[in-house]
Amino acid sequence: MTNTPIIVWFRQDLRLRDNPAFIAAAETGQPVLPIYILDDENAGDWKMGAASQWWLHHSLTSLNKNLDGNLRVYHGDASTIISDIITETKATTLYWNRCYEPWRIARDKGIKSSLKDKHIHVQSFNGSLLFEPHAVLKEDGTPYKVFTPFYRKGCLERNVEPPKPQDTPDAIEYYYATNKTQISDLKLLPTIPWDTTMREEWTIGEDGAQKRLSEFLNNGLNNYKEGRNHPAQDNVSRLSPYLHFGEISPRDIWHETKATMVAQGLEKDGDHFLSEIGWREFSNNLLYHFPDLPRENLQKKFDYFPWCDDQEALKAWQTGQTGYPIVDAGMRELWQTGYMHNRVRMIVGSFLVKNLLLHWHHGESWFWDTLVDADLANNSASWQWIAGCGADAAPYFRVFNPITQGQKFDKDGTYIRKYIPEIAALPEKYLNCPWETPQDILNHCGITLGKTYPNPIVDLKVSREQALNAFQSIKENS
DNA sequence: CCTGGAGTTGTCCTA
DNA sequence: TTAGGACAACTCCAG
Repeated sequence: MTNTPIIVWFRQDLRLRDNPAFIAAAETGQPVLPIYILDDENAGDWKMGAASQWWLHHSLTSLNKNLDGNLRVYHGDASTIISDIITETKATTLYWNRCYEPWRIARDKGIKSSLKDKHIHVQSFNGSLLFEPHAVLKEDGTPYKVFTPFYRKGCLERNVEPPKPQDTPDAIEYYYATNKTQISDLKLLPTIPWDTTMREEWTIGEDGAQKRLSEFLNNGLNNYKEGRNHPAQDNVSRLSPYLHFGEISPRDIWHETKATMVAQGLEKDGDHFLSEIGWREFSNNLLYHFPDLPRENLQKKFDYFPWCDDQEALKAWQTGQTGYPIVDAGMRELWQTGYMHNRVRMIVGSFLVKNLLLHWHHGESWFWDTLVDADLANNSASWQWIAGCGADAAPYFRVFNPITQGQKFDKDGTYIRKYIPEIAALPEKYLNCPWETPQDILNHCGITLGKTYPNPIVDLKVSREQALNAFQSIKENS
C-alpha cells in the first residue's frame, strides 16, 4: 500500500511556499498527487468571471511548472471527480486548505462526510487567513460587526501571532499519473483576444507574487499611508489577485511586512498596510458569519431603497463614458488591466450607487466579471460598505464628489490622462471638469464635447440631493 | 444590565 | 484662503 498517493486538492492556494496542506502531504513521505478541479457546477451565481478565469489559466500553468508538471486538472463536479480519482488510484488520504465561500463550505462538508463513510482520511488546513473566522469572536461569542474592535481586539491583541510561514519542501515524491485533461482544455482563456493589455500588466504565479511583495516593500511601503490614496503613485501593493488565488499567503505578507517596517523604521506605514490585510480578514469573517452578504443588504431597511433602473446609465458607467474623468479613468483601468486602484474603486462605487442611484448589485456583478482579484468576501463586503447598507458602513451622507476627488488625488492628472487619452491635452484646470473648458481651448485641443468625450450623464448636485432624499425615505420606512 | 464612547477612506457651507 | 462645524442617529462594543 506504500505506493498509494496522498491527494492534495489545490483550490485557492495555488502556491507551494507556506501551503499547509501541500507541505503536510510532502512530509508524510508518501507520493503526492496534486489536483485542481474547475467546479463550475457547484458555484451557482458565483461561477468565476472572465478576468478571473484568464488569471486562473496562467496561475495553474505556473503552479504546474513548480510542481514539475505533476498537476492534474479536471472540470466538473468535485465530489464525483474525487471519488473517481480515489477509485482509480486507491488513495486513502486527501488534504486541502479551507475556503470560506458559502457554496464551497457546503460542498466541502458534503465531500468530507461522504469520504469519511468510505474510510478515506480527509484533512483540511488553514492556508488562506491569518485566523479562522470561527475563532475570532467577541467575549459574548458573537461575531464582530465593526472593523476597529475586530482588528484591535480580535486580531492584534489576541495572544497568538499569525503563524510563521513554512518554506517550500525541497524534495517531493510525486505520484505518477498521466494527464487526461490539459489546462488549456479548461477553456479559461478568452476566445477573442481582449487580454493583450492585461498580459503586460501582471506576472502571474507564485514567483510573480513574491516579486511583487518585495518590490512593494522596497519601494511602495515608504509613504504608504498617504501615497496609497493617489492612483498614479506606486504606493499600493497590488497583491489582491495573488492573495485571492493563494499565490502568496497572508502570513507571508504579514511577517515580511513586519520585518521590513522594523528594519526601515516605517512603523506608521507598515501598520496601515497591515490593517488592510486586516480588512481582508474582516470581510472573510463577515461572509462566514453572514453568508447572505453577497445578495442581501446587511441592514434590512435598505430593502426599501428606491433604486433606479437606468440601463443606459449603467452601460455608460461600465464602459467609462459617464463624462466624469476620474470615474471613467477608473472604469477603463478596470477594463484594460483587470484591476482598479482602491481610491478609485470607492469613487466609482459611490458614483454608481449615490449619483446614478443604481443598485450595488450592478456594481458587484460588473466587478465580479472584470476584476482579476474578484473575491466574494471582499467584493460583497466592500460594495455593501460604499452603498451604506453594510457592516460598519460609510454614513449615508458621505457622497464622493468625483471632481473634488480627482483634483485632490490625481492632482497633476497623470492617471486621468493615462486612461482617457482623448482629453489628455486639456490643461489640469479643466481635466476633472471638461465641460467648463472655454471653447477656444477645446478647439485648440481638438475636443468636441459630446463627441470626442461625453458630456456628464448626471448633474452632481441634483443627483446628490436625490440620493440624500432616498436615504431619508428608507429611514422613515423602517 | 447599564453606560458612555466611538465608528476607514467626505462634502459643503460659513465665518 | 482656510478651518471648523453640520450632516443623524444608531449600533456596536467594552468596561
